[in-house]
Amino acid sequence: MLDFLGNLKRTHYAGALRVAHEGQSVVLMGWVARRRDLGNLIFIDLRDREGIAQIVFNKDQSAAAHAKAETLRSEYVVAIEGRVVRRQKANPEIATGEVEVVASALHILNTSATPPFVIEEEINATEETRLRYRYLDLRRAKPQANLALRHKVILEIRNAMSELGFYEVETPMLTRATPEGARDYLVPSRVHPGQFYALPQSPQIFKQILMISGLDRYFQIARCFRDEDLRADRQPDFTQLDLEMSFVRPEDVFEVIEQVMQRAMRVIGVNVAAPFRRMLYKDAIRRYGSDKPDLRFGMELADVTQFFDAGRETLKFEGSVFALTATGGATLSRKQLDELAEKAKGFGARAMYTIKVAPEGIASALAKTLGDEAVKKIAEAAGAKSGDLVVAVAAQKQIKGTEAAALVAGQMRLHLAEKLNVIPAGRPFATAQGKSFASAQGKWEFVWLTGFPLFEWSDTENRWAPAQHPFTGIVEEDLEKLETAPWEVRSKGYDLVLNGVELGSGSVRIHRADVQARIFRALGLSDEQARQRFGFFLDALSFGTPPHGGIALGLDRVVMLLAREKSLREVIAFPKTTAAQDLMADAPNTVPQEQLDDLGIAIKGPK
RNA sequence: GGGGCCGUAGUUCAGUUGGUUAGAACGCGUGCCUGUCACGCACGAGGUCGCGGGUUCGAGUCCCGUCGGCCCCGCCA
Repeated sequence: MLDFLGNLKRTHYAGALRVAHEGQSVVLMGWVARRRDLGNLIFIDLRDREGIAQIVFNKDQSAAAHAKAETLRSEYVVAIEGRVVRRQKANPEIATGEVEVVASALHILNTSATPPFVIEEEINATEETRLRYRYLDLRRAKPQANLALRHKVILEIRNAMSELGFYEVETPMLTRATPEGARDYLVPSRVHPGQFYALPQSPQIFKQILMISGLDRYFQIARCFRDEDLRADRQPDFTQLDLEMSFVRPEDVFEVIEQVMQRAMRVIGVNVAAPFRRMLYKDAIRRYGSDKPDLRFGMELADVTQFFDAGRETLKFEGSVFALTATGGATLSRKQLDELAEKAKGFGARAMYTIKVAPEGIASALAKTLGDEAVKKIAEAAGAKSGDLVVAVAAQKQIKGTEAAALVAGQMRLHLAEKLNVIPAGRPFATAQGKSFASAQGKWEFVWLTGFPLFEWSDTENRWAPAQHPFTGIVEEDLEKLETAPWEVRSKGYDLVLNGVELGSGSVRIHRADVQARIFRALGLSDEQARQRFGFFLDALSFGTPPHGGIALGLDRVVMLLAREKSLREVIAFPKTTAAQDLMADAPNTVPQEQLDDLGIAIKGPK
């Protein structure tokens, strides 16, 4: 029934056929995407990685092939021998639409079960079904284009790093648990019962040790593992561009990343200017209410706390108030405003006030308590023009040392911007099939954030915790404040943000063992505790560690943004669900008792 | 850990105030069809209404629990 491949050799990709191939004899191999059976004439849409080509079986011209074609079903795997001819009527919808292949022979290489969903671009299966049959979902052009884009971007980055003098070095996947940061994935040791390796949250310590080793410039396309709850932009295993360099200032790291990102962006035909914008953390909070500001649009925040002084008795609150202008928002209905207020409460606001700025004047319920003059000044401070709506949110004084009202206003800014559709959409990128999946012109706003505090207060642990990791360098002048005013200590850390998405963070590190010891003390770690957890690293630091620094970029996120996707899952071949499961492989799963016995592990019970 | 939305045919969904025989489209099967391209036409098969319990004369529909998917907060760079 089925045919063997034998000596048949593919000559072309189906999706690559063009008018230039007219008259050529070709051998194509791929999947049956669609069959249109008109009786004595049968059309097949043959799909391979590069696209789709129409195959014709004509009973008059090739009776044997035609008879065989009658048995074809969706997703059968076939080889076609035939000749490329120009179509009587072209199909402008597909890249190969000007030609078709008149089949002289058909080889059925494999059959297929009826697929659970039709494999076509306008997919209407739920994500759950798509993930369960991921191999079928990946046959579609869009996922293939995303994986191709991912390959090209990472290849470009790898080449760029090499050309910039970086060596790619692999670090262990089986390593030891780190006490700070996210929860570790643990791997039991059979040789050492009761002991565990941990999968790396990042190669942080190893890359610093490589600097101590004199590698000077290291990079790695590194898999990292964090056992925390998932989001659309967070997977438990993910990929970073991890790099570290010796004898550098933050600016030197910026320069490398700017070059690398410029090249990555060129993969989708976008040129971005360097150097990227710089912004202080406190300015990002004050102006955008976020530590990852989306600079593709304005709507900056204004601190209008002072104008509320007169109304504190009546309004009954002590915190600060931040306002922003929703351009053209004056037309929002009563109901929409109520929904906005509800949203603000959800973000943690004590209260939300609005001011409508219309040609006939300024209208706000606030006028009663604060007076017309104050309301006018708030509107001015927020930069509102006629037709706009000013939204002001009040919140408790501070969260972790930053203005809570600013953070709430920052969330409202993003929410409103999306609602009012003021965020420029993305540029197109071409797929293998020559289709583009996004249309509108877009903006690409990179920004470096600097000036982070070294510590932030941890409510859960009731102590100062490192805002980044505990090896983050410290601004020299602030050394003396370590013991006296830790909240004022500034770090040498930095974040790279693109369009409101945090791509990664890094720092110039601590390279002196004595400073590192003081940091651990400030974090409430005794010398013994520090020795126990980081002993080998502290030892290494004492052997002539060069000043060094680096960064790690989330490559999944980079590709997600370039592909104009809203979820990391769309740019990862085999992603996990929000419950951290692989629906296709059905992982995690139980293991046979013997395997547990080997490891000396007893299961306490299904919690 | 918390909040929201969802779960009915292979798939995507509809399903009235709780009412007897659970529908549609696509897909699938059979037949016809020589220029289709989401081919068309005719006929047909296909259901543990996620699972468990409860209320009721009667549950897809109401209640409780549970499992699974997505989004958000917490958590996490």
